[in-house]
Amino acid sequence: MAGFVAKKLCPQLIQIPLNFNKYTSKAQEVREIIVDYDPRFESASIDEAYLNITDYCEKNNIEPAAAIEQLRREVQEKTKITISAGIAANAKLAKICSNMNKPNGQFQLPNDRTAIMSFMRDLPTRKVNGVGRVFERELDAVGVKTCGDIYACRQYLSKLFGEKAFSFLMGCYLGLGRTTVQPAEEFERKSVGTESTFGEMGDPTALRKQLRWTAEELEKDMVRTQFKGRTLCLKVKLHTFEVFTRQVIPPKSIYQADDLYNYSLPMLLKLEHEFPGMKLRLMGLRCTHLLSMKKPDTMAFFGFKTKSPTEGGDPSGSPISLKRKANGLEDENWEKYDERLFEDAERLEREDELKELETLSQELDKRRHHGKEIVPNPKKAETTEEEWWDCPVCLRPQSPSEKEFNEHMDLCLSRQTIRDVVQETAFVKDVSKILPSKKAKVERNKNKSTSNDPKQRKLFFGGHS
DNA sequence: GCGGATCAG
DNA sequence: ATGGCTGATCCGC
Repeated sequence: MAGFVAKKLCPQLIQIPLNFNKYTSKAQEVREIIVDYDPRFESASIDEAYLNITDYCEKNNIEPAAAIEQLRREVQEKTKITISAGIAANAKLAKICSNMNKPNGQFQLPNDRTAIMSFMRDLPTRKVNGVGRVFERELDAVGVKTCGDIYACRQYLSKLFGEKAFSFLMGCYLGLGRTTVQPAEEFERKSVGTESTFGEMGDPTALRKQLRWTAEELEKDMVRTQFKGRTLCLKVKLHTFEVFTRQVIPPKSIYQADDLYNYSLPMLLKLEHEFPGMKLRLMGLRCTHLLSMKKPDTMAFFGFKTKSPTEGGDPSGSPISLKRKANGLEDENWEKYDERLFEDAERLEREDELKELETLSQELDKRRHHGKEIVPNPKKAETTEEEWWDCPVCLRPQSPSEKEFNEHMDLCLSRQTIRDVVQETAFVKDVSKILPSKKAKVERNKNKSTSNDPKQRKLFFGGHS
């Protein structure tokens, strides 16, 4: 939760400054323990890890739950911090299970098809890694609240959300997920970037200086990570909170601040031309299509092949990267669902399908455009005045239900809501300058909205026209 | 490949 | 008067 929101909700809240050195060293202590349970454990972040304890349990003749109880006790005794764990047949399920008995608890989902299916049936989609605020809402709009609901409308999911999402959702319904675990070092980095937020900045000279500074920051990270980039990407956030990115392919791969600056400056100038009088609140630079500067020896140590004889240590030839797609929406081989399970879906009447799809698409569309409509709290007429809670963001009274209140704040902080507010206020002053290019965008998207593709409609800017 | 958007931590 | 920063992926074009 954003600090300013928390403070408004709890004025007595005590906020403690971050101390990443502390967290990092504590994480290291924990890792030194869990490595005994799986030498190839996967750090998912500073405070999360995936372990394959199959071997450990076999070697020590111990049940998974007992092993994890022991692990957690060991961590608590040695590091004085408590951890929670999930035990399940694959990474997706284990992650969900780890949230079941927080804090300082564990939960095991039996490795049993029926148990897994019934577990997923009542599981809200949002609990699954990969389903965020937006996707949850979109699924809700077509009547999918739990993973069990997915099967009933399987026939539309692909058309509404695309093939990848369909495959992902089927995995959710069936409780499938990856069963591979590997050290984070073996993952192939795909970009290096830096960005920072600042007070509104419109002066071209100041913007150049900011760009120069950003370039220098990025150079540090490029040196630290030992990469050059073949593509350079500039990101800006306007004072309206709209985000834009522009990229170029320099004639050579680059990493030095001078090059980063010189090749990104034209993009900045072009943006200034595109949005006359633009004011930024964020600027960022990122390099993609990386080229490793590491010694081939180092790369070989991690099992990376060298792809091109001229460019030693190109990580794109990694055998690991070929095996693991690493997008969280992918499962492989036998972990995939069986196509035959869905044969009967294909027998349905075509026209009925299309009609139904159109209805769902419209429903989805409505909600995509009108984030605003849900802002005023709809229900709970029986609650009295003083029982209402004030939203710290919009200051409007809300239903005193934790769930509804949180949902409201979620929405209140959504991009659409911010856009609408900015549209009505901050924009008025210099609207004449920025509006033309914006208008053009709306026009373009208007044409698109006649298309049947729901993903295109999503691009439509703002629900106010 | 580009640019917008979503998601996770 | 606003959710910061880093990195990854997906989608439509």
